[in-house]
Amino acid sequence: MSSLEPGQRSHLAKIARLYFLEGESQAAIARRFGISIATVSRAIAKAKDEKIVEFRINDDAGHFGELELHLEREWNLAECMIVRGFEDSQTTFAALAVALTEMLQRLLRDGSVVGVSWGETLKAIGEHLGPVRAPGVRVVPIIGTMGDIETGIYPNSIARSFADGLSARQYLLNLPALVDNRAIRDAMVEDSHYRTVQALWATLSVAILSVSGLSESTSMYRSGILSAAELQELRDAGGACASNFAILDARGNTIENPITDRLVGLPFRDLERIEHVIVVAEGSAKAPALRAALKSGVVDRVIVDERCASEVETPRVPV
Amino acid sequence: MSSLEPGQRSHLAKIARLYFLEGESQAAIARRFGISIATVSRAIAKAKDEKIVEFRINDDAGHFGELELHLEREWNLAECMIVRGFEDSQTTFAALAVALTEMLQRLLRDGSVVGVSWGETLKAIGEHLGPVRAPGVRVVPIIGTMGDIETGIYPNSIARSFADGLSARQYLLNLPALVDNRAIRDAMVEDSHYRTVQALWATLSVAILSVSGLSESTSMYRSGILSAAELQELRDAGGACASNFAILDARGNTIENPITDRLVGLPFRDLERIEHVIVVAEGSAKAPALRAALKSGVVDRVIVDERCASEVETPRVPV
DNA sequence: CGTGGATATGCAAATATTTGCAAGTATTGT
DNA sequence: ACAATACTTGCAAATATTTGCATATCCACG
Repeated sequence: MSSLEPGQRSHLAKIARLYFLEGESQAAIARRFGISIATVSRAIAKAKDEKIVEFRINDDAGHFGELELHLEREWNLAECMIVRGFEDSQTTFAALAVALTEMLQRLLRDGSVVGVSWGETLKAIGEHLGPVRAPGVRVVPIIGTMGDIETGIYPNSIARSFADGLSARQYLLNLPALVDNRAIRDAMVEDSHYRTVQALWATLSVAILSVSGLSESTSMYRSGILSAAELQELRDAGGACASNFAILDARGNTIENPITDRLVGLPFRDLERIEHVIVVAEGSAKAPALRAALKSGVVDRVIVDERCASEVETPRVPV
Repeated sequence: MSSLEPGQRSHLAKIARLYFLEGESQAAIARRFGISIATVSRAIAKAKDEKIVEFRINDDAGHFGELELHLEREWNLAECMIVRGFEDSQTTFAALAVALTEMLQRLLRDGSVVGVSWGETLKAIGEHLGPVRAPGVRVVPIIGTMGDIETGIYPNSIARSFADGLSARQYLLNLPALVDNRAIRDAMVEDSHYRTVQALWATLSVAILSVSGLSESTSMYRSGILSAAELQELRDAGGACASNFAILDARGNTIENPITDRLVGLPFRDLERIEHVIVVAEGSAKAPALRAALKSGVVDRVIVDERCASEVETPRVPV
């Protein structure tokens, strides 16, 4: 730790002033003082070190720059976007969709393949996705179908709304997400229908996921895919989060569970190979599930509302 | 003037935060957001423009960075150094000498030729000049001698103290500064003594000057070189400043005067060809003279105490 | 709808900055 | 005083940043 002689300090300040405030190049400063460019560079580095020059970011109040950065660092994310939360969840979803649109605009390339999961969050967001200009994008579900009738949260429907928003080509996955037993699943994944989608999954550059807790407010329960008893079983087994039908414990590890063997969808761990794994979540209720998903380490990018974000950062202690 | 959409602002803030506060490279930021490096560079430029990022210099209180910069810009100087003023002029001279030493340390190269003028200020400073490591430096007076006995302000003596301080070789100028009439001067400048020094003057890379007003407190009067009547004559002709025996008016133009034709020294306008022209001045009394010298446009670098500096910047209105 | 100007973007060339290295210079302990 | 060690510096190579240019997009107006 080198301390500074008195004169040194004002000399560094002068160089920093010329560089940062006056916009002079380091070469010009070097000429002016008759020292080398390298010395100027090192002087500026030292001025930063010694806090002789400080930077101030004038973010709008009402933006969440600090918190975003905090979460990015804490969870090793490439990017965290926090949007303002509204009373009405639907409005918040629209705001999240705007953020996701902007993010996809940046991330998508010609020919990118986007995998879309399932759930009420993604359904709502798909409906509000804005147009993105990127040619040749393909959208594919990463979870099988469920239900016999096309409801709003039918995975192919959600993928369609994403494809529409992105002006992309949609690929269908016409196999059920959950079959009766492992044997059936094992047989099914041999079929060319699965093989085709699987090949597409192998080329995914973006995956878009949501998370859910395992209370009875989860879509998986409300749409009748899991029974109350099955949910209880999952919670008993330590389940804290469901994402694309994978069940994670609070540490972010996938846990074995009654549905694992009967599932047709992109395996959770396969997300690791995907360049951009985006999770979207709305509301503080999602925070514990989101935290579990973050702990898994496979999530790159997060788009959440402020309530979810602050709850993730500073969890209320359960009473 | 491009205004910013709401989202734009926080986006720029985020990039600026990553770049300035987190120290991420622009390339890393570009990868993170899926945009090009050029776009990041432009975003940072815009963030500066829009004052989304601001720089703060934590100069010591008691230093004069702002004022230095102000004077540098106002007078188009390469460098202005302001030192703390002390009650005792001699102490202030010592402080000025320290600053000059540091400046010369940076400016001098192997073989540099330094021209030194004359006066009480330079005499005092020469005595306090610190050691400078630069080999092969040569020091030469830029004004002829005066007086018959070696006093402290004898030009060759001043040059000698500079040479000592700089561990430099000293060259003498053994011709009188002021002769009786033009004819004598014209004859003298044909002599090889003058020619030798003149050749050296042509290679000067640094000139060190002081300034003086034309009141009866000037060394030129006190050491008997000019009479009170001659001083009055110079004042009447609009003279505001003497520097190396050149007389300048308040606009910085050299003015014809009774001594011009009888002078043996480096002509004031020849300073224009010298890379570094340094003026040293102490005390608010020197301010008007310094301002005239600055107006001449030949001065590159100024070393003054705070009193002189503030008086130059904000002259008291004469009552 | 189509057109023209203003704006934004990426590529790649031009600049600018940083850094490894070697040589020189203070500092320290003997 | 002397050697060993820690700093500092400038050079030049390696990186990083900026910018000219061509292209693509957006928007206002006919």
